[in-house]
Amino acid sequence: MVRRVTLADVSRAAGVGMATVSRALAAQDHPDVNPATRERIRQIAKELGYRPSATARALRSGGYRALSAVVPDQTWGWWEPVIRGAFRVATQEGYQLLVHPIAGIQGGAAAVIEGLANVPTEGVMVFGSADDVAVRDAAERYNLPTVMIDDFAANVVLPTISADNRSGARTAVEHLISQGRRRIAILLAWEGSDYTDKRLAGYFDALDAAGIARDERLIIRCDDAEDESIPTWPRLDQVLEDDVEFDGLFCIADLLAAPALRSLRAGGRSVPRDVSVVGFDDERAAQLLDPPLTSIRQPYDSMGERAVHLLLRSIGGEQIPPSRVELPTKLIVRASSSHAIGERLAPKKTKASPTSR
Amino acid sequence: MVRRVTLADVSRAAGVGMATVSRALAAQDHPDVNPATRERIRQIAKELGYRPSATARALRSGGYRALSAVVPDQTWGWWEPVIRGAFRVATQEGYQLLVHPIAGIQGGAAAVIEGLANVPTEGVMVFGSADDVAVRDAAERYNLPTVMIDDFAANVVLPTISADNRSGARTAVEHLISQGRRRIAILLAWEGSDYTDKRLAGYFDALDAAGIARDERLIIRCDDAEDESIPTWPRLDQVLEDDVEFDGLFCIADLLAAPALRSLRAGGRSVPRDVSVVGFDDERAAQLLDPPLTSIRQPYDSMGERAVHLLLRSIGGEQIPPSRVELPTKLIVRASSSHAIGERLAPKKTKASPTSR
DNA sequence: TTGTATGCGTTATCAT
DNA sequence: ATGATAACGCATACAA
Repeated sequence: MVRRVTLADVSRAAGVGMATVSRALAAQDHPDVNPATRERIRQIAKELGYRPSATARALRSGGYRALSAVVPDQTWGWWEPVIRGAFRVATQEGYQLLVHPIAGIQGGAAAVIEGLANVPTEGVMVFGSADDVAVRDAAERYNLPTVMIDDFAANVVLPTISADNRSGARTAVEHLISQGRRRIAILLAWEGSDYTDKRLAGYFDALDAAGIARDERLIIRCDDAEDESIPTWPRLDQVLEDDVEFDGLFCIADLLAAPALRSLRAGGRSVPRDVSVVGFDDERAAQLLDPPLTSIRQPYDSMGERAVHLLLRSIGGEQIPPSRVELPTKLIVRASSSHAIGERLAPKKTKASPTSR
Repeated sequence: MVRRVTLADVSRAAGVGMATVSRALAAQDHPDVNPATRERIRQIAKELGYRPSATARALRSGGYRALSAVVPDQTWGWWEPVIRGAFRVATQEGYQLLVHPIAGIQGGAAAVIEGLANVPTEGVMVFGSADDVAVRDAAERYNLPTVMIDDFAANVVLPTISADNRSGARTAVEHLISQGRRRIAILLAWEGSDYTDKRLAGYFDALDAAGIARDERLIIRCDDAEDESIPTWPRLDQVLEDDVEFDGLFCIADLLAAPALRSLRAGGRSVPRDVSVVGFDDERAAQLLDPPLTSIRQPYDSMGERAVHLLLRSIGGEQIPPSRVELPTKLIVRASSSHAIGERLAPKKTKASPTSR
């Protein structure tokens, strides 16, 4: 309620017309105003603590171009590079990009969208939501063009952008095979979500194509994948203890790989010598692990770009059918899967004596 | 440019007055409208693809309450929990919180603030910026209340929130001392930034208080701290090779700890048996490391909360002097520094080595 | 170069 | 229960 000082106030104080004030205060120097007056007016405006009303300005100049992104608060990090890509394109198209964290809002993404009714935004991209339908309903209430990014829902009711999880997983496993691995385990979590299904399917694709028999014992489930502080995966520990033989491990998410690496080390397996490990997502932590984790990088940038483009088309009046756009992933090879890199990284590992070389 | 359908359009199509339409479309069911008409109007509005103009709505109903956060794109992650805290308070106070990534914008934070002139926002918090002065100037141009969060600048020109880096560092080192460590090294980077200075000072504080002599050889500098893919820290490797004796390591950022742990392992040192390691920041990756990293958690939540409160006071017209508010940190003990935890984590390490070697 | 007046799309106040 | 109309704060077309 402190938005008191208006153009009119300044105009009165300066003893000039509103138009002059408006011109004097314009962002890029307006030609039709006496430099002296401009300075004087700016001075007065400043003294008065005048702040332009972005609202009025936007209203007057035909809406103010902004897009919204609703981001989750569970797994932080992965959506950040997507925002970056989206941001770039949006800026380029003359749009602002507003980011709205869900951050424990009752009702999740849908509720945030309801709140968007009072935010001047023309379209919204929703990250990693499961309640697709609720989101769509909320968006429809306000005729708000909406795009989903990486939602878990098995069947889409809105245009959805995601990585090509199936072929990405296939690439990961094929990489393991190319390293001479034949007994390849998979570490699973979040079953029922679309991406888990797809990544599991990709795993099978690769095995089948290589003529490697599937083995139920090598499908390992993480019990409490939400607990990021878990030291090791009990099921994996069990497999190691039972001496079920395997020489490759595909973790369907980088997040699962950290405890897995600890399990392997605790179980006396050296990575990558005894077991090659590949993750999925290539999140920031991947290269911080020891050894640095080979992973499948999601096309974060393009996901953001595509989302914005789709949104803009939708804003432009085009009807975008609900379908899943799957963008290609990329294999990032690091030491956890590659002997060559692995050796180079830890040359002194077996020596265990400080004074080598 | 598709904002064609307005209240007037709907009113015309429905053959009723604008006021009725407005009432029918109101968020919480307006009492003064016939339920039948309401339904009819809503139907028509939907068919027409009517979307209320948040701008006009905000203009009419006296500004729309929003705060902005300008976040960096370099180090992703750390600001996220701060946003969460800020978001909670903002929501509670009836404010929207808009997040604006810098994401490669020419001119950095200051430029983003310039762009904010067209965004209906009442105050802005800027994360981790170095160009304090530019930010202040930009903010002043628009009389935009501004708060900095964790800026690097050595002297503040705006109210600034940060963690108490000095006492946090002291706590970290005291923890090492409490573990029986006496020869404690520090791993440094970004010298000249305020937080590095403070953390180094805290390190000295702890040593001095414990009567441990400072040793130049134990002050280790990371050369290219920006390169997150670096396998190990060359300077640290050198120290290890030279057999400079130390049994504790304080990394002034978690980020530095990952390569450090690899250096130690490559150098044949066991963590925490031979060397106890503590980081700073407690970012997500900390507990993914092997061993999980003891760290100093910044009070992210409260930082966000304080920022919002400060901003609201400033918006309320109060004059907030430029000063640094330092919030207390918290020691999070994990396996990298504690024998007890370390043992518990890797019980089989020495026992079961079926295939390796 | 400056001033006056109009309208952007809503909601609120008054009539009806 | 509904309709007409006046603001909200600004930018501009037009007049001076």
